[in-house]
Amino acid sequence: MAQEEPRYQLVKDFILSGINAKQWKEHKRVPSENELVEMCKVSRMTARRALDELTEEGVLYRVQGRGTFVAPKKLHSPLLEIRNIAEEIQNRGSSYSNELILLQKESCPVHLLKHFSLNEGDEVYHSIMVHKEDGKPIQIEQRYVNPTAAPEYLKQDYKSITPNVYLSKVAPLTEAEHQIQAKEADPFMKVTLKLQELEPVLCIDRITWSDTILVSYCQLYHPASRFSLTGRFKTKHQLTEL
Amino acid sequence: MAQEEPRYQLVKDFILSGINAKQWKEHKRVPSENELVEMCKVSRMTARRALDELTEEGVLYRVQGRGTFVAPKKLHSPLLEIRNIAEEIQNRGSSYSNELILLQKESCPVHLLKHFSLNEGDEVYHSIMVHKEDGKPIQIEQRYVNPTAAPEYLKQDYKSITPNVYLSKVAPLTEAEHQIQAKEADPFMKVTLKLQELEPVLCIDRITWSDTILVSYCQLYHPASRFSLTGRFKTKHQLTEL
DNA sequence: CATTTTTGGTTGTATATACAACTCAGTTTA
DNA sequence: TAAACTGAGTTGTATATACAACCAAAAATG
Repeated sequence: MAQEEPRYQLVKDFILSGINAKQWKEHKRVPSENELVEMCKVSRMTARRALDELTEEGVLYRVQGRGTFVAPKKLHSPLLEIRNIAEEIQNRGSSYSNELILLQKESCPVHLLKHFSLNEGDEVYHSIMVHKEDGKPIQIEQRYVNPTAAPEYLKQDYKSITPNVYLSKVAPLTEAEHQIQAKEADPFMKVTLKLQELEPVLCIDRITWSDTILVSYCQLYHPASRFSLTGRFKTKHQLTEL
Repeated sequence: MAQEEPRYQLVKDFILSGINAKQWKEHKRVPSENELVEMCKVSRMTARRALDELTEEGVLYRVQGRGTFVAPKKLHSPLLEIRNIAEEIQNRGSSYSNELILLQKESCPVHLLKHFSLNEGDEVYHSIMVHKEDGKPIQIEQRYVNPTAAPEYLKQDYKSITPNVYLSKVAPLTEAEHQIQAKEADPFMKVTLKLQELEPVLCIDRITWSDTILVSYCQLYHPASRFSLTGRFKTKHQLTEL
């Protein structure tokens, strides 16, 4: 028969299945090394190896003397973190507000049919809003949302919750794709973002998935004079394919 | 006295110092677990833990039955890899060329003095070049280089080697910082990149270090209509600070 | 001389045991 | 009642031992 998995892998699978079954939620203590010895009939070092690897992978965190706990999930991109814009603005001591310009169901634009795996005539949800800091517009967000992933999208009060936050709840992000471009501002952007003459916009196109379901396609427009993306990286040794 | 380091860490330090001293170059076999047992007076499991961790960190790679080898270095940034533009263009079947517009020593611009830790009147190397694909301009590269890090920068033949490749050799990158912005094109950019009327540019500001030495500050300008940055990310469990 | 077998060395997995350092709840003492 | 102590449980480090699986060079065989 097929080659057996190592026993430490079976312990990892046991822990992961418990987490996936919501048996242990974020920050909950998972069974100790000694408990795993009993439960999985392995040695402590084998149990420990499993917990060590899950820790290395970011699934768990360990505190000497206290236990091993489930780590919270976080989408990790140093440069393009998908953040809660309202929280971000509040965190820098400013006040956040937004202006909802459009929120409706409509036929899926042709250029997005393939993305959403839809046929012509099928519908998606479409929203346009402007995010403001201290009353000043800083970002236009245009978004198409897959009705399958978020059926109640149109019914939310976006004065009290941003689309990102809502979507994170109903269709938690597992994957994202970004494209960054510079673009000429069109008249709508010029007026809405109060751009200067000839000022371009920095555009971020973002597609997000929840498991295998494409959740949303959004475009974020920022005034070029007042917005930039920054990131910092360090060398990392890396194993090449042999 | 100060708390002792764990013995597996001493083994790691031993391996790392050998690599840094060029005793073991890329793909060279480092001492086996049993050799480390003798050399470091530790148990095989302690030696193994050290090698396992260095492998996890990308410093080494291991092949069952063969040995443990030094992994090649690679700067890792999913979205903003610092690549060899000439090679990249060649790899997509096009021909690469460049036009050197400026290459000289000059007083460090005031806004960069702090970056380079220089005083007013000190000098840096300054170069401006246009990178072309099949004869068509696709990128303007303006760069200021720290003479300490690359004393021979001005003496290279940039027809046969790009500044990036040269700098990688003499001052290997260990850290980079990026800033991405959209900008209005100035007349020089319009002409050099053959931009359309009102077409903006995507600007990437990049500062790079080699160990603690700031090596170069460069700005890359791309035509907005013909250039974008893309990236794709997946969810990763991650340990939060406690 | 080519092929097969053997040997020595490597990493991978697993168990047992021991002690150190840490945490926290319960008990004892002042 | 607060502080100190204790005990039980946790993770962290370390060693020893054993066998499995793999690799490559040397030796044996046809």
